Amino acid sequence: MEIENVAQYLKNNGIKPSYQRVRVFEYLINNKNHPTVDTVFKELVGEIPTLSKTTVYNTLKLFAKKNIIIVINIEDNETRYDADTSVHGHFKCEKCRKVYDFDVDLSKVDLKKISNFIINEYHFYLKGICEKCRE
Amino acid sequence: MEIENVAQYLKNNGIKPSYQRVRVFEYLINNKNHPTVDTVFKELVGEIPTLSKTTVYNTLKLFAKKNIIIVINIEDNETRYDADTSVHGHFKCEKCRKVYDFDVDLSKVDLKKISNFIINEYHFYLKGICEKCRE
DNA sequence: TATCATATTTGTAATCGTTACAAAATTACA
DNA sequence: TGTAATTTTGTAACGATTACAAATATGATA
Ligand SMILES: [Mn+2]
Ligand SMILES: [Mn+2]
Ligand SMILES: [Zn+2]
Ligand SMILES: [Zn+2]
Repeated sequence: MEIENVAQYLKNNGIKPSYQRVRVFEYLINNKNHPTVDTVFKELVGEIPTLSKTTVYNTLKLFAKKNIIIVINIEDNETRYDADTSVHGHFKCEKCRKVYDFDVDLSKVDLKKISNFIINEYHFYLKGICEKCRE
Repeated sequence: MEIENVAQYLKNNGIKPSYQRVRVFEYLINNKNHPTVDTVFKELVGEIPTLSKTTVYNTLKLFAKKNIIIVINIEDNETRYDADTSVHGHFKCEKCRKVYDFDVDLSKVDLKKISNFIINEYHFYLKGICEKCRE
């Protein structure tokens, strides 16, 4: 998905595009590294010295509620965020800690057993060692 | 998987079968409800009044390290545990909070893009509304 | 522009799940 | 039985997140 005007995109999703919100969202679409709150804060506070970590928390929570970002829980002690809301898989390398994206076609997965359930979110992730860390 | 003798099963996996460890593991195989640390503790402390929550933390961490249980991270604020170590899917109901098991055949999923990665763990979970909560 | 109401941001304190640690209890073995 | 090693326990510390209220910014109105 291409987002040309971030402020307009936020407005279209019922979010008032404050300066901080625009900057946080821009960070997410320009850095597809599935950052944590702390990563977003540390990266932005250099350019926005008055930025508060609470604002980053509030902003990401708002984005998630409005469904313009995805919350990724792979480790129990690190919540990551992703502006790519399409259904896709994640691979977390246990060595370099990097989280990779990969396409996954879940249409082939048999969900007959829960066919009467309403599915709102799909999450598919793997853990292991990435190509680079195998040597 | 059927486990007849829990103490022996723990031994076979390199775990000394202390009373507390046996009771925690028995709880997990008798209650396939994907409990949190707190749930396990609250359920067992009634029968084992001297039980410490730290012991539950230590025990579950040990079990996970020895690969006889799976750690489930669906919400960022609740870590759950599962004695069923087979590859299977989880569905969390956003209304009643229950976590359901379902069979999932991941052999049909195309993982070509990460074919050079070493995969150690598969996690597939969905969120939504369960059959009962739909009314 | 000045005024006022509303929304957002900020900094600090509180909360809560988890971990660190050392003492107490238990177990294994000589 | 005595002794060392292991496990359990209780408390303190830690760290990520949330609650909260003051400060700031925004937007409408006169
Ligand atoms: Mn992603
Ligand atoms: Mn399960
Ligand atoms: Zn790696
Ligand atoms: Zn339900």
